[in-house]
Amino acid sequence: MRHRQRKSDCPVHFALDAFGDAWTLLIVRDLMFKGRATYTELLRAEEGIATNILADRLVRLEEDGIVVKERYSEHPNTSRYRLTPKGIDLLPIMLEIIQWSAKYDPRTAASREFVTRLRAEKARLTTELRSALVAPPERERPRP
Amino acid sequence: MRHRQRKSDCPVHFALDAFGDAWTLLIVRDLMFKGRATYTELLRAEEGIATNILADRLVRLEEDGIVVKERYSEHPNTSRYRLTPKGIDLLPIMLEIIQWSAKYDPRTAASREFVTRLRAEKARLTTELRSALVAPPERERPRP
DNA sequence: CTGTATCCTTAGGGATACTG
DNA sequence: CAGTATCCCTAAGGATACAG
Repeated sequence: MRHRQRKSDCPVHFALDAFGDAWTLLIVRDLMFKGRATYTELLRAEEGIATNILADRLVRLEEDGIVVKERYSEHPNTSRYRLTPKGIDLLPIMLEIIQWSAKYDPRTAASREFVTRLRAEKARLTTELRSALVAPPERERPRP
Repeated sequence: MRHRQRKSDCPVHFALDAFGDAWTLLIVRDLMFKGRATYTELLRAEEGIATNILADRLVRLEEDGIVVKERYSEHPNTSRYRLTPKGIDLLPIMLEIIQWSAKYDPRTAASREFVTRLRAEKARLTTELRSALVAPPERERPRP
């Protein structure tokens, strides 16, 4: 499943080529905010992604350099996916998206407190989340 | 062509429901940055949008309250589309997207100067563009 | 657990013709 | 000019079964 060829050099178009579909940003969201890292964890997205779609998007994300796939040395059958710096740089976009939705979606689940913090100290929060993402707390062995 | 039903209350999902496809943000881009307002002007997007897709997305954008359709009183056959406040609030998202692409796309057409200005004075630029959008310069009659 | 493989259905989208 | 209406094809995506 190869990338369609670029139709313009517009930066908006470039971005949409990377994540302008219904699922990619939801995967990024789960990696970024929900601490999900393995295939099975990502499968649990509340929106119900299909196995083939998840596999396909993970390949694309890796090809695009937004995600890297790492193997646990101790658990040869378990991989984990992690955002690269390029992926982490999607954070400001995500934050703006969340703010926009919080403003216009009456049903949004973004907590008032989170959005208020966002608005007030976006820069600091970005740095904070960024470092948390770069060096995530080492996790115990995956639960069976 | 009705909206698929919401699968979650996640703000990211809400946003993707509004513009998580290949074309919607390109239309917003043309309304926002390129001064395009009529159907025919929007058809000239460099990426080559089809007439049926453009018509469909404009309906959706209007349903979602992101765009309003106005008729020229003098030119009964010509409409113009304009961003609503909700649509204008997409500006910060667009700016972050442009910055991200400018950083990672070697072919991007975003000018260095524009991106540098963005980075340095995003807040001021946002206000400036915003007011330019709310009260756009009144234009001459559309060219034949 | 981490995916592949298949099957099948629908939605997205290109091309083109046509209408008020 | 501003769209509709078709036609037709491909990609996207759901469901489920299977494999290393």
